[in-house]
Amino acid sequence: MPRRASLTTDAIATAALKVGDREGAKAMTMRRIAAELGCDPMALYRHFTDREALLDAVADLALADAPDPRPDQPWDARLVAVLTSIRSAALRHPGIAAHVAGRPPLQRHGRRLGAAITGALAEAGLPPTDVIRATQALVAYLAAALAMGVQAGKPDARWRQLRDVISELPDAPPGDALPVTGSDDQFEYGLGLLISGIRVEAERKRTT
Amino acid sequence: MPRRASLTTDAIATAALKVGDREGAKAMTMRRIAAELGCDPMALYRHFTDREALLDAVADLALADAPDPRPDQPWDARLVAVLTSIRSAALRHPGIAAHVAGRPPLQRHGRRLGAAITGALAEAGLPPTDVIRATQALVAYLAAALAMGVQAGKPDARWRQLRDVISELPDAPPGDALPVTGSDDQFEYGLGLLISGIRVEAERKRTT
DNA sequence: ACCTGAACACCGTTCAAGT
DNA sequence: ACCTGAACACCGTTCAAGT
Repeated sequence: MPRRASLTTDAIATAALKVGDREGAKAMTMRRIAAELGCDPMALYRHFTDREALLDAVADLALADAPDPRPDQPWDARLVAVLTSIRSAALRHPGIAAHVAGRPPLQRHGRRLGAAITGALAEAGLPPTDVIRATQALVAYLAAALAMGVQAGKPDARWRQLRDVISELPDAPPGDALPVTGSDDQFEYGLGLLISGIRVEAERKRTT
Repeated sequence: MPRRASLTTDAIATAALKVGDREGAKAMTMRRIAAELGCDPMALYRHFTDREALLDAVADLALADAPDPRPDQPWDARLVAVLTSIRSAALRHPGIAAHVAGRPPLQRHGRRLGAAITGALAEAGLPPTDVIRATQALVAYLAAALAMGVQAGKPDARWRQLRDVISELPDAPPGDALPVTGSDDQFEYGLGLLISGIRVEAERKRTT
């Protein structure tokens, strides 16, 4: 019962996502994905030039259900909305969230969401060059914040240790008030700093 | 001529760094590092519990020559100085720069530099909890900015493609004005946004 | 008690052999 | 012309066997 006809690019990416959800990003090997599909590992190379290309497709698939922000909001609310929606979509696949956010948004949904970001920044009043700079800063922050928060499906123990290290520094707050690395709260704070900085920058450009 | 005596933790990390510089982060395998040292792969497990622990040590070794910022500067200049010095130290090892920045700063030099960051933020006037939030945001941004800029020793071609994608968006500037992903310029812009946001936040806390 | 290296259970990808 | 799977050149780590 070879079902060669059903071996589409999408079917492969879906199977890989399923493996990743179940066993973490490192388990998304060519052999394991092929086993999930019941096909020969080599068959995958007919649809993807190599493993990296396949993993790019998986990342984009996970972004598919990140909605665009509602357009009837001010630019800063739209920015928060789109970055939060990307983060939420990634966190719906905790085993591979860091993987999803760490790849350049070159495919279909990555581009769609990237366009939402640049659109909001343009409306904020940044000149085109700064729109791109700010986009990359936002994407960079999002990627690392996700990587810090989850790893192989569970909060990264090593980043959690960082909390303990910090709590021993001179200026540390009482231990129970320490923010958790990678938490929603933590993510929003950093995003707030960036948006605040963008606001200042846009204002500066507008007045010169 | 077995030189067991010379097989110290430092000697192993140094050898691994050499392999990484020469052949990229993925080449830092237990077997390759052992070959560099002329010892059995299993001997490494006497000094590190597993490969991850060894890679943590390599990252920290690379941070060893990132100097602390001069203390006679205002907090924002100190922040720029310390983050730039970390980035420069990482870029001195282009083959593994992303690896270096992507690990939690739990070891000796990571802690030292982390303390410089929290110190500057405390002086800025942030309350202790926000000091930690802002530290994590800065570290996250730095890590991703480095990962976007270099990969396996050379500028990451995939992130570079992102530039082309952006240049086709509605609000894009003329192609030759596009900032390069991962460039110094690009890094400084995002860092500027964060510091600007921190300044606003500190001001807000001071007046309430 | 310590150290070694053979062996296990995997990888991504090439390529010759089949249809 | 297309597809398959054996084979290559690797991995990290375990563990039995040696000293």
